[in-house]
Amino acid sequence: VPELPEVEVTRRKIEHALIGRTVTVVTTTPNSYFFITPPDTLERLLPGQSATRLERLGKYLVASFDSGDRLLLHLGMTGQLFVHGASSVRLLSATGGGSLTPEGQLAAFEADEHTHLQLAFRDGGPRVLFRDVRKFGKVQLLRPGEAATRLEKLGVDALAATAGDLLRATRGRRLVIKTLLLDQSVLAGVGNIYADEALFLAGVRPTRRAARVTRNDADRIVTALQQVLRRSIDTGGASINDYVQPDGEDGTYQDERRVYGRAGEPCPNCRTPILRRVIGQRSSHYCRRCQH
DNA sequence: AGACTAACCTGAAAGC
DNA sequence: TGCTTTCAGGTTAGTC
Repeated sequence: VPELPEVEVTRRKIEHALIGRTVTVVTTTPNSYFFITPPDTLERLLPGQSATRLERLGKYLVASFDSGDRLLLHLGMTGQLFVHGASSVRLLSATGGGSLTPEGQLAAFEADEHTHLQLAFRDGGPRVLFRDVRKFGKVQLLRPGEAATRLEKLGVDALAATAGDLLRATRGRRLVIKTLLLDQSVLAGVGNIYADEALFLAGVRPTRRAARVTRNDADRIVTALQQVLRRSIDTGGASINDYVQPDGEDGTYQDERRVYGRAGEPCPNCRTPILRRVIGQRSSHYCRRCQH
């Protein structure tokens, strides 16, 4: 599932399929929770436009078009962007993972009932597909000059954040540090996996009150956070449930997890069993001996 | 303002 | 085998 690293890997792999290509046909599924901008509006306004850049802001992707329109994409929990036919490595299975065909032959991605947005281009080349089983993802088209409330609420991007940014947000807050890390208006892009991993590396327990985080803690948390985010980008992201890269490859960061999803397993430092408990309605994983 | 809850949706895995 | 329950990495509207 997509947090900052997965969104960044997606951005890098989808960029070439979007920029400089003129949209001709937009195909959608019926209106739903998924569409901030109704599908018929997308079908009406996008054709003829060509993207000039694709940037990532926190967990959002923003495609800018030559018209001045901007297309916001959020992958939610199960969103996947694919370049149709880019891979030929794997066949997209019903669960969203990749797999070889029974014959071991190579097959391209095809749109299915969960593919809510498809862009076809004038050059007749690969289409861009946005698939999302749970429909927690979002698509929004912003006209030129139109304010993007969602983007304006984002805090500093987690990769660019400083210890001071984090420390400032902790002052006078009653909530616990784990919950604060997940607040997109503080550090944009951090999700459950990387929050747990960063807190483990920093030696800070997720249940620590934010107001009790010291300058030194904040330094270690931000350093650890950026270390795990960068490492995950380098390894193609974490393919734990649904996430696959736009070309169908799995990321491998899940193999490097220290604590996330490892309840009961020995701590990599001290062998004490990793604990799991729910914090702010999210599962959290930590070592009670190494994290204080 | 800040903090907490429920809700949005579907499918896989675990439990019985 | 088959039915039921639990769980999932995100965000936001509503409530106190």
